Amino acid sequence: MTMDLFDQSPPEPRAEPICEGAIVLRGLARESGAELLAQIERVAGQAPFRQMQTPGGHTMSVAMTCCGDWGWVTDAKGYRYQQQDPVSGAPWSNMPALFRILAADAALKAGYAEFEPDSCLINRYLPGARMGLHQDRNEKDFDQPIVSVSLGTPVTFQFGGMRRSDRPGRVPLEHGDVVVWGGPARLRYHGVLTLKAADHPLTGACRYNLTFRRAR
DNA sequence: GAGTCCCA
DNA sequence: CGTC
Repeated sequence: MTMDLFDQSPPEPRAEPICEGAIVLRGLARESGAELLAQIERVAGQAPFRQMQTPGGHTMSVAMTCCGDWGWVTDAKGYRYQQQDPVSGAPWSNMPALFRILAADAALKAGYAEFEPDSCLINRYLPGARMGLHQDRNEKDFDQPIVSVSLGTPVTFQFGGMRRSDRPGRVPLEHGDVVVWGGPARLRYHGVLTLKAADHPLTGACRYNLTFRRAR
């Protein structure tokens, strides 16, 4: 076993279990970060980031857009997946090949073969934005995992239990980290703490999150 | 009908 | 800052 102090190859992504069924793949998306961000810009050209309304009548602090066959939306009528942008009426833009490949690779590394997402929700956080504890439960098949990619400034991810009242654990996430959860963890409550002011060379003060799901 | 990714 |  040789040790090369001048090795310039990227570090092998490390896998850190969060709990049974949930794992962080550290840095898996770091090398493709710039290209992922370019694709986010393209998607947002078709369907601009918007702060949607919750069924309770509040404006979300996170701005969202979608790509893929099914986009997640929320308004006074509730949460749902739909095939058209509710503002323009146009279909969501195609999911970039890089997105599908990254999501499938992350799922495979987490033990889920043949993950073929049909939905990518893109969340944009500016300083002060947050995401309260919630479950992802609008999807048809809970046997399919969730793949969540972090880009830009760091944040603290919360990963809780099956009830909202279960105190969540905390997982710091950085640019390029990918979280995958499924199986016994598929319906666990999760969220992120309020984004702090910070600067990232590729995104400035911004944090983006790509959430890949099999909606139907 | 339950849940509601929100706020104080 | 944290938890409720």
